[in-house]
Amino acid sequence: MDRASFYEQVYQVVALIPRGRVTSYGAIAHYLGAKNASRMVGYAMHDAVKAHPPIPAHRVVNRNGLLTGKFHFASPTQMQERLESEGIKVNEDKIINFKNVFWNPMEELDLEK
DNA sequence: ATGTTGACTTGGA
DNA sequence: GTCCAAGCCAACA
Repeated sequence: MDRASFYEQVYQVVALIPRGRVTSYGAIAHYLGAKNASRMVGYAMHDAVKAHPPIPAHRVVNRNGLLTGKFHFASPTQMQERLESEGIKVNEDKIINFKNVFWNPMEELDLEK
């Protein structure tokens, strides 16, 4: 992880998000050790589209479970459509049962770390 | 090298 | 419960 840039680290974690689950920028940032660099996580997603293994950026939302970055996708609706396609209910750009589908990298990946 | 920006978070009123 | 302000880190120009 040391050689990988912050962006790559973010990609790795996001790529590990199980299908049907979502996580928050802060959770990823915190997992990477920079809990206050949550902005960077979102900013890293900016390059997600050109990241080689297309990362499920639609599974990353803010702490409110709101699809803040949906507008950055190819189509604003694509993010919601994809989430629903995975079984995640979305209403008014926010995830329903966010707590329920929330995926905490620190708890799920802590063992491998 | 400095300054601006950003798909965020938290805390206080 | 909502709204405003400050913080913090990394990439980019």
